[in-house]
Amino acid sequence: MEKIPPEIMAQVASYFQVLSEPTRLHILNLLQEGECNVGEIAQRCGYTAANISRHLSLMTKQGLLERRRQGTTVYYRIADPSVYALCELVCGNLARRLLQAAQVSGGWPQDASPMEHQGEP
Amino acid sequence: MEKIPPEIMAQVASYFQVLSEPTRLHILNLLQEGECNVGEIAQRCGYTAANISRHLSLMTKQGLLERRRQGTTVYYRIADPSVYALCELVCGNLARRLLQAAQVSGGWPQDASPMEHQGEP
DNA sequence: TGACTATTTAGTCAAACAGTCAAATAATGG
DNA sequence: CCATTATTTGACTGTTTGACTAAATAGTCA
Repeated sequence: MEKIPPEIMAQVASYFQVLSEPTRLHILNLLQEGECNVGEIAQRCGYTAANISRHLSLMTKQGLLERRRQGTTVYYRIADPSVYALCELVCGNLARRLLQAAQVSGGWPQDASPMEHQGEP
Repeated sequence: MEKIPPEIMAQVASYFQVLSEPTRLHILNLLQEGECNVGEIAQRCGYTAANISRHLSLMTKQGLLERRRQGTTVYYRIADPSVYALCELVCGNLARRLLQAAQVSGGWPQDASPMEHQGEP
């Protein structure tokens, strides 16, 4: 249907990879309320500032965040709000999947792995 | 705004992680044309069948694909077409970003790292 | 059953990554 | 300039991950 060049594929993969970390998603969630500095994000996430700074740097490099310096502190904010649309889409997929699994199987809301009973009698 | 439980965050991260690999994106792209068996996917991707089988297994476990066995060969197909919406959203983000960078800076279409000259007077 | 094919799994290796602490850098105020 | 505070970066560590080969499993057919 469409031959997609490998560099584009790699770019898209990189973008998704930025979103594939709970800590980074946590940061994005915090920043939904508005811009925030490194120290506070670190404190609220429960990690060291060094660690959070790395995550922020990565997300900025990927175009998700923007930096603003004021005095000695650095504030980060969302650069492209459409990431939230992505997250909601994924949440929707997951919810649909869980619902479906619950209907079919019985109803453990947690720890889904409905892959075993497929075609083995 | 919204306190999101960490397990949900981890689930979403896992979902994104599945999409964070060029090889897996390649597979998804192939499967857009219709279902396909392991060997052919492997051949078309240029990897070993063992490797591709692992990727397919992971994607199936995450709910992106479905399996169908016919004789000794196993066919995989898309379980949830909304992944393509996700990919297109990301492509849109990337394109917008590249355009913007090209306008501001000069116009290398490759190897973007427009992070140096931002706002420090 | 045994040969044959297709897929999956086990075991291994090297590269990438998240996390830490400590040192380096940047901005401000005495 | 020196001290202070906030952020970034360097060096290191344990874990994860994508790839491979080789062995195991599953299904078909003579």
